[in-house]
Amino acid sequence: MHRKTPLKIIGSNAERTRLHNRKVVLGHLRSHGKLGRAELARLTGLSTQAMSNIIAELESEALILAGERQTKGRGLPAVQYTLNPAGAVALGVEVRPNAILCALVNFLGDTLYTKRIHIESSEPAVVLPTVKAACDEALSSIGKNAPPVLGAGIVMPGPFGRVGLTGAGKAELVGWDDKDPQVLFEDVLQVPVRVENDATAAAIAEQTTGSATDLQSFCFVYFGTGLGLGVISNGEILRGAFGNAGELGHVVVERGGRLCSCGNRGCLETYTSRMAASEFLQKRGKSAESQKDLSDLLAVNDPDLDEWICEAADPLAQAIGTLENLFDPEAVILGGAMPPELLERLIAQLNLIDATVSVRADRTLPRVVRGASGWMTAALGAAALIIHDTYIPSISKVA
Amino acid sequence: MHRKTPLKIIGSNAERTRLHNRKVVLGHLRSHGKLGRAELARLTGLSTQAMSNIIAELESEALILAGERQTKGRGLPAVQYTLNPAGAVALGVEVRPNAILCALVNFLGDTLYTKRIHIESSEPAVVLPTVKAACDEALSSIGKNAPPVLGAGIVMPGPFGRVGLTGAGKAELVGWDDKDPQVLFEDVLQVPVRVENDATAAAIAEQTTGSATDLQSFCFVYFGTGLGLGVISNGEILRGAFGNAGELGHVVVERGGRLCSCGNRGCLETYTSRMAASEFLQKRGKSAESQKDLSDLLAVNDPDLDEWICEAADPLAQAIGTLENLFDPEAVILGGAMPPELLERLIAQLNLIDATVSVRADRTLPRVVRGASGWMTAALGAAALIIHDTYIPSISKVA
DNA sequence: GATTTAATTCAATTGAGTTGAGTATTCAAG
DNA sequence: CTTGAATACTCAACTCAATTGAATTAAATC
Repeated sequence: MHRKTPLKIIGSNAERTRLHNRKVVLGHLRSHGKLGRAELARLTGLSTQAMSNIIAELESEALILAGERQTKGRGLPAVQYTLNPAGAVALGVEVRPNAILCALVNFLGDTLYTKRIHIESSEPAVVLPTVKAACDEALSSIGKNAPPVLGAGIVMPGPFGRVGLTGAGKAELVGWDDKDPQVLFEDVLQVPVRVENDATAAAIAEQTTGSATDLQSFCFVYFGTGLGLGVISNGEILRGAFGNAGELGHVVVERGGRLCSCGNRGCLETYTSRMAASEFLQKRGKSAESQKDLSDLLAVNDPDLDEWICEAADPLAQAIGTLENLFDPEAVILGGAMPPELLERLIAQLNLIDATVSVRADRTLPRVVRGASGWMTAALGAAALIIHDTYIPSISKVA
Repeated sequence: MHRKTPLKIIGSNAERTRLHNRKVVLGHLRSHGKLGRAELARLTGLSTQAMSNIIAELESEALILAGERQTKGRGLPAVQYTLNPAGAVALGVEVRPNAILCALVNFLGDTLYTKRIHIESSEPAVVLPTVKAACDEALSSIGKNAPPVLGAGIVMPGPFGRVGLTGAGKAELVGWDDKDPQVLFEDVLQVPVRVENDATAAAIAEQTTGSATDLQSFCFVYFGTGLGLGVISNGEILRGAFGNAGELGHVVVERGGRLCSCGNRGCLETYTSRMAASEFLQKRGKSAESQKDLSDLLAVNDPDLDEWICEAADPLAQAIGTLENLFDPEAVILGGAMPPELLERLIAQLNLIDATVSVRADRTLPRVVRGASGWMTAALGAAALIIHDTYIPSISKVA
């Protein structure tokens, strides 16, 4: 993740062109659902003959399925192709200080399997074999003749590298400082591995299977231990120079405000996060450590929780305004390890700033929507990342 | 600019591969200065034979120049190739409500010509012919056998489209609402045209010729009429869904703070911007409408200006913290239509937040640096955009 | 039923990169 | 000073994945 090495800009050749075009086709099939060869050719700017060849190859690998011919006006009806859900699978793993969450998804990003495993230590020597075993179990759960495994996405708590922002503390893992997790996991799992932070993974999940399916640009506000942000801008993941972009929790919303564990004052996280909620409720003598606790309080319309929501909404609304002005997204999505109903209430309570570039006359989407939530969000997102990679070429986009 | 149409993801073929590879080669030559064929082949992952062909083509078009053979240990010394400064030129135009600024740069982005033209009206009917005439004059200024014109970059005040944020008011142009400037300018100028906002253009200029030459990710804070932000992340321009990303001026830094023309309270722009400075000084009975005025006050160490700088530094520092946490850039650059010395003083005065992901043990660059400044910044940046486009493929990057 | 429209395939061609052999030039070792 | 290793580069043949143009199939329209 630490991108010390300047990114390599490489040339293309026939082989890379072929891989690129495969991804382009899969990407279009994903976003359109079903398409015929001729239409795909038009969309991609390739010849129908080239498309025929690409389709034939993808079909022979069972990544896509031929459907019915579909009549659309005159001419020979086009054979409709769709992605084959069972064409491939991807693993997703979230590594936390005290648990490993493992997920398996199909080629569409749909969940096939999930599991939570408690760990006593978060050192590599413990984590790596545990993850390996979990992945093996996940794969064996879908039977003998399993489809190809595209890879494994790993979510680890950021920020990556030694930065001034280690106060967040709790979430840190021990013994990973000088290691490159990508290499370690690839070694153990023997499949391509990608490491990302939780918020980014969740954002990708949202784009693959959630409410951002047809969004090219959005911000995903992720409620984890702290508060993260995943940004997709014009289809590209925003990572920053060192993979630490999106540290929304420590954006200052109130100068000289509440003291944060990072040493600073007024961080958004101290107002709007799971931690903030449980601290608030603790002062009222209520425990809200787990997501379940929050759900329960919510179910009984707990007045203290309601009060917290009201208090948390304002700083969040301000931060959302900042996101809108800085990223100009199509929408801001709220999700993560929070009960969905709580997110809904929080959204309902938002008093959004009406002077941002996102206040447009031609808006169709709401400015803030609720996304996927729950404990597995990040792990499923990690798997979605792998799926995403097979759809999204690192390529030529044109207006 | 308004990207209503979902971006098209297209396939590749031999022709596009060739164009891509040309750009890749030019890009490497730009960032390394001089390189031999073999080394270029290694950098790009192409065969030396392919590289020879590409180099031959670029040389025949006079975009690159063969230099001396350079000895590096054993073996045949490699012929070193460099970009030919005189190989091509690009136009840059900034359209303001009352003036048009026109610039011409060479293939390296160096300034060849600049001119400021006053206009009475900012309607298309006035602007377009004026721009055309200005460009013609710029081109004729460099003599008869001019190198090929790569295109024209146009900077127009944002935000684009009808958004809630029109309070900024002043800077708006009239009569452009329902028009597509890109098409209009292309029609008149008969060269490829790109339209961007001032901050983004300035950021690109910084990367092409300024202090960000070897940065892949940075934020450029642009002092224009208001306060803009250009973001380059891993070599890509961040535009947002509708081309309005980077509206830094209206990020709220103080809840319930000063009333802004946008109707909101506490916008950064009301504290830290040219407008804010001149309002502050006006209250002290001093005029600081122009950049010259500010320079003069600065020269005499005006205590009121110093006071403003102190007052402006805090909100800016907070905003920079936000940028660091959200974008994780290698550095934040301050530039634009402000006297360079004033920017220096402002930077010196910054009390940066020390809990952001940008506080790294291994930092080499300062967190905030001064970039290009002056009135022509945006126009030169617009031209740099065109140069940039010939170097940066919309392509395959790999770690 | 004849004609137009559109999807698709077949066969030949093309464009750009790759491969492998061979040449030139420099450094280093004997 | 000769010889051999290392490196840059070229030549010629080849390969891959695209394009082009003609032919085929099936539906909609006249």
